[in-house]
Amino acid sequence: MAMKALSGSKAATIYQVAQRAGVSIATVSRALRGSDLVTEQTRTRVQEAARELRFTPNRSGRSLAEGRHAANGIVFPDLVGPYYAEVILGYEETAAGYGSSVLILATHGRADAAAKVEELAGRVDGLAVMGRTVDDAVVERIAAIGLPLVLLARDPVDGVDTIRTRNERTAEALAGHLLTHGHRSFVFLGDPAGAPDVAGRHAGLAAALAAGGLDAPVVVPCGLDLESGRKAARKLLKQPPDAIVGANDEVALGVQLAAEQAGVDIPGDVAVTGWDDLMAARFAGLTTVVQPMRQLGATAARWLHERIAEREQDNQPVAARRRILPTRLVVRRSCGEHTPEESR
Amino acid sequence: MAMKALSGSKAATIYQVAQRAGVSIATVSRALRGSDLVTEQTRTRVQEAARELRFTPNRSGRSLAEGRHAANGIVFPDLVGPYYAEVILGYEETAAGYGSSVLILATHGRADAAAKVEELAGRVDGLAVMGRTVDDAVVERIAAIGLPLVLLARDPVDGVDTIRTRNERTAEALAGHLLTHGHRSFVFLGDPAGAPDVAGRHAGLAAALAAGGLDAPVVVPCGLDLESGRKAARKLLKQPPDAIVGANDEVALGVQLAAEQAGVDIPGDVAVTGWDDLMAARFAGLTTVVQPMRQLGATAARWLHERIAEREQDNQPVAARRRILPTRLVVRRSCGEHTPEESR
DNA sequence: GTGAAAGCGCTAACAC
DNA sequence: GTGTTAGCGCTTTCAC
Repeated sequence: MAMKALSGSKAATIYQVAQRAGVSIATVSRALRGSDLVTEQTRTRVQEAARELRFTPNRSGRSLAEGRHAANGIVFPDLVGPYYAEVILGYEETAAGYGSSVLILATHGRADAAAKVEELAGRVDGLAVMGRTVDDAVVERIAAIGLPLVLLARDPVDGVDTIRTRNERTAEALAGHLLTHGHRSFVFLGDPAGAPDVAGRHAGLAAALAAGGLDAPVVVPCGLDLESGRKAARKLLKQPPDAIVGANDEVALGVQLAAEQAGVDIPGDVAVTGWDDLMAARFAGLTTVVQPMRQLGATAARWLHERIAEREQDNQPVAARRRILPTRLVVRRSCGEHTPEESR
Repeated sequence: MAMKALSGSKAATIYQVAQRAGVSIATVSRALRGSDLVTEQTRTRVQEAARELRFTPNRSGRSLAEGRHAANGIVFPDLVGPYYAEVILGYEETAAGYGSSVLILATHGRADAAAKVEELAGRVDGLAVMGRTVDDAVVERIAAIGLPLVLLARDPVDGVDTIRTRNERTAEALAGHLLTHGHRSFVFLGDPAGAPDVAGRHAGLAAALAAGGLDAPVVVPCGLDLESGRKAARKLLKQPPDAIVGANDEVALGVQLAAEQAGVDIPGDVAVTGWDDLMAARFAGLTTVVQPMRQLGATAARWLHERIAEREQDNQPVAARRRILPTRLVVRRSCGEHTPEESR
């Protein structure tokens, strides 16, 4: 009963288990995967041998034989910020529920992003691609090899499923609210050309101002992080507009930091709004927009699962789906004074 | 030159590329992997064929042949909250730099966590395990099969690398600071038995109070999220102690929410502190502790890389490493009034 | 320089 | 019920 001498050794294979249990590898496979083609007695013996040898099936062997990876991937521009964490959470939770592992890839705006994504495509059964990580050509190339794909917070590509959150219309609602405060001059802080979401938010703001007969918002391009927002705001606050509409919460919070430092009062001297409803926004009193980020990730995982099943069963693929998830304005004190019954 | 008819088809294999290029699969492999055993002319022809067929090597085949996955895993209790996002970021970035993909697994406190983790172990070359996700038995089992492993923010296990952040000593410093404010009665909001980090923070606080000749802090067990903190605080604030030391920022922020709702002034009526320095803490004026979370993840990835290399080269393994990363107290207004030159 | 062929660990026909 | 065996797609000797 030489039951030790295992530590440090390489992982056991199915052959070793078979030998130890005195059966064939086929029987081991069957016994361990719950096939009803084995006696309970055999199964017990196999399980015991597997346990003794600390056997875990090598996933590569399995994947190769099964023709699937049992893994999904998700690609981000980067992982900084709480926004993506929520999306990942929803994605992972749902994918795990379907028995799929999750591979993450942050492109960090790197030049080799396309190569990384295509490599990732070779190790998953389905892929979620967020925002501006890779261009349409890459998406099309991956779609062309038949890998199930879903785009998140990104402009649609023909024949590929897309899930977005509502930007334009909620931005209009946000603008409408700012107008009721009497704000008339607007700066949009963010780069509409940099991300589809940002473009939508800017478009909604511009549309609402136009409808109100006002000048178009001044666009000040800006990165999507706190520090970029703060830097951009430093100049801006020397001659502040009535309202600064940040492309996301981090940018808006950056503005708040700059304002505090410069002694500019919010909302007295300038109104500020964001987008995302990060936890920090709540504590900063920032008027912003909530998005169902978790649901975004979860829906992506579910759609991928369906596409993968569809493929495996050689079903006729359903047409590319589009979904726009609802968003909701959250009014706090950064956009202007509210009467008591109005606030919260 | 039938160059299309590819869309929708399954991914191309090395055999198809070989056929198209009129060479053997061995040559394709060599050409594509940059071996210098092929003519430039052959290489060009192969590359062309590969491009036309949109060939990406199947990762399972490759992994099986190479005996490695080119992937690392990371296991979390869950993904809620910005804390983990930062650790993942550091981990992913570093692992990607070493050419490894990253698989994430959130255990969500599920009962089948152990099984999930062991399954994950079968598809990676190395694994980072955070906090209280699985118990020592599982860790030991995985370590026993020789899979490189590193524990993060978790009590050490014999023979396994561990990286933690400093808890005790910084907690003492925090307590010391609270004492200078004149606070004398303390509640620790969190469950020391629930997570190693929490235990350390509690221990540091208790030690400092004991050294100051004060009563031990009252421990009120509490989940680590905002809502748990808020709920626990609702009762607590009816008869507030001088100071509430939250096990992490989310808990402390929950206390702030409850205080605001109950009309309790912070820091006037009660001081509150957290741990982690989330973005929200900054805007909430919460006194807390910064930890190098990104570095935690990055170090884990680097150590794993080293262990994997060590294994591949059959080097003698170096002894299990322990590292404690520094943390730093960040004093804001929630812990008590400060003189101007003292604050910020 | 290139090809043939032997695996890598596993699953799933197919025999018995 | 169980064993035998043929792949899954790739890398890597070993011949030539």
